[in-house]
Amino acid sequence: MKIPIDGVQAFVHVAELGSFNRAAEHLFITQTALTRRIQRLEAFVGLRLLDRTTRSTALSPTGRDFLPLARRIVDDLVHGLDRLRTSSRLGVGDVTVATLQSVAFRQLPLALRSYARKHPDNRVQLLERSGALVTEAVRQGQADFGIHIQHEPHTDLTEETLMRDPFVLVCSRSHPIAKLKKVAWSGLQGIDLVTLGGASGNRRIVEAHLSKAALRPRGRFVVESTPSAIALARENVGAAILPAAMKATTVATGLIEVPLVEPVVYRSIALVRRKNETLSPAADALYAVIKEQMLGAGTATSRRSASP
Amino acid sequence: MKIPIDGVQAFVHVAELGSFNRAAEHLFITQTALTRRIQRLEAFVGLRLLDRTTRSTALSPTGRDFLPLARRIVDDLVHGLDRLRTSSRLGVGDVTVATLQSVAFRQLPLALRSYARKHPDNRVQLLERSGALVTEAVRQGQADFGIHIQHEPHTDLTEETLMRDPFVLVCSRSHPIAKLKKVAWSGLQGIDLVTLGGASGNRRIVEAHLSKAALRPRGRFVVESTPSAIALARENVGAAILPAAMKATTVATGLIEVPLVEPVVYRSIALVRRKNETLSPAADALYAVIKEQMLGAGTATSRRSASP
DNA sequence: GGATTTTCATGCGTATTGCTCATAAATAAT
DNA sequence: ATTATTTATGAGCAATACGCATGAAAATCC
Repeated sequence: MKIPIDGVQAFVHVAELGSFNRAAEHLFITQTALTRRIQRLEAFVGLRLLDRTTRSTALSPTGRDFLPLARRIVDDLVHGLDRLRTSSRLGVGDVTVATLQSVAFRQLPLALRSYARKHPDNRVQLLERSGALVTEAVRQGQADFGIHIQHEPHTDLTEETLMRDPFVLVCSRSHPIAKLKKVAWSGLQGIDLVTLGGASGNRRIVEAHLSKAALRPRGRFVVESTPSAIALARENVGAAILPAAMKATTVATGLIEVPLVEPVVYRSIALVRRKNETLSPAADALYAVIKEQMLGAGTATSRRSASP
Repeated sequence: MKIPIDGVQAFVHVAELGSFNRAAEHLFITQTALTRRIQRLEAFVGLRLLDRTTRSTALSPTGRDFLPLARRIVDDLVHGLDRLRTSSRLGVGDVTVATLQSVAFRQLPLALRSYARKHPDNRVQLLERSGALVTEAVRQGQADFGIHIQHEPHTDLTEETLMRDPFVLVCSRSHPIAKLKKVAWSGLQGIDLVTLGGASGNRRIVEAHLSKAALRPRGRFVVESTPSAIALARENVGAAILPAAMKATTVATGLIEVPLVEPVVYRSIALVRRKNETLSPAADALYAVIKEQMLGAGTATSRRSASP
């Protein structure tokens, strides 16, 4: 026999209002339906909870005992489920995102601004990691999801590509290459290069592609972060191999970007999360914001730097 | 939309067992039905509570938050309703009965004995009252129900007659009347009588009947309780007018009962309770025991004393 | 490595449940 | 006595929930 939760709810209303008719109104059902619910509940427990004449209604002794518990049950249910519902609609809660440092200071601020506007009460924590450490943070559950450079496929993670970002050569206006429309990797022979090294995902990508093509441009200067690479290029120490997404920064500092071709090497920025695990509402909301914003921006950026 | 309590219950089971199939077994439904319940619940709250692959099932972050509350709700419901159900079957609880002193020491002990056997944990409190005070105790809610002498009908109370009990004359073996098969009220002239007085319902009954018939036997001795009346009769101070139900006691003390006729005056012992109010399970059980036992005994008693 | 097993999901027909409408029954008010 | 108010009941109908058969995906077995 099925649990007559409707009956319990009906019972509470009738007990509080002292009338079937009024309780029925509150529940938006007919008096008939209400009577039936009470009858089902009473049949279930096997005793009368409400003493009702054709004229009035009162609690029976047993009903009086039961009322507090009944009230608690109904409140728990209604409020508990309601909290879930609104949290699902509003995306309430805390989020932790593991991300590449470069994304954290280039693309994320905008996304976080629009997220903060939508969910003023939510907190966001960024874990800035490089290379494979993003993936690890996600896999180990330190972060709800991550933003990293796509590399090998993972069996226990799901990825969604946000943008494909070609590598370009960045150099000062006075650099010999600055005048070229494009430059091939093979044309980098003899040029002083600034490259990203260490745990950087960028390095891994570039090297993987180039070794396949048996091309070996040699970096004279290896730095650990994009800002440092840009600083070196600005001082004309060398030309830097960087993702095109950095354009805004490079242009702002008076540097020139030259597309690198043969082959065009891309890094793919992707959202990564644990497979078969649902995101919390808050995480889901942020995930969606980032995806929407960066898909738009990413496409535009890569188009901008790929077409000329 | 309706509250998916089944879904909540299903959710708890799946969360605890980690498997739809096993949870379905526990709930005695098919796996199909269980899946549907979870789906309904998730649709209701608008988010996934269980992350399930075709191979395994785990809680989602939100589900993990919800589980404790869900568990409490289900437990409250199941246990709460179960307690009511069993209390309805077993009649658990305390009872207070307002009763005439005479019934309290003549008929009730037997009834209470059999009640105590059936419901070892229940407590029973007796309020020994005389006459109209029983009725009052019931009306005011001091007692769950009462046993009193039926008199006037009451609008707010319900009565059920247990036995009709004729009045008899009780006297010692050596008393002149002891040899008679029966005696009329009019034949009591000149005999010293012991009568019940005070607030006693018996007195009210006897006087009401006799004044209608314009008969006026005059009591020389008026006592307040049956035991006293019997004691006086035993010492041959006079003949006592008492209900026939006292027979066992009178016979045991070596007294003679002579039926009083023209008219035969009865007192009716009745169960009395508030109209339109259900008894608690415990009270209901005791009520039933008393009714059954005294109906049997009462009928026998009144037959025994009415037919010869 | 392909077959098998295990586990959750889905389409569809059916049975049950629960609701509404109309109306009855009982009681209080006029 | 009549009317009005309040709960209960009967019948029909619509929505809901269930079960069966089957599908899809993944782990396990041989």
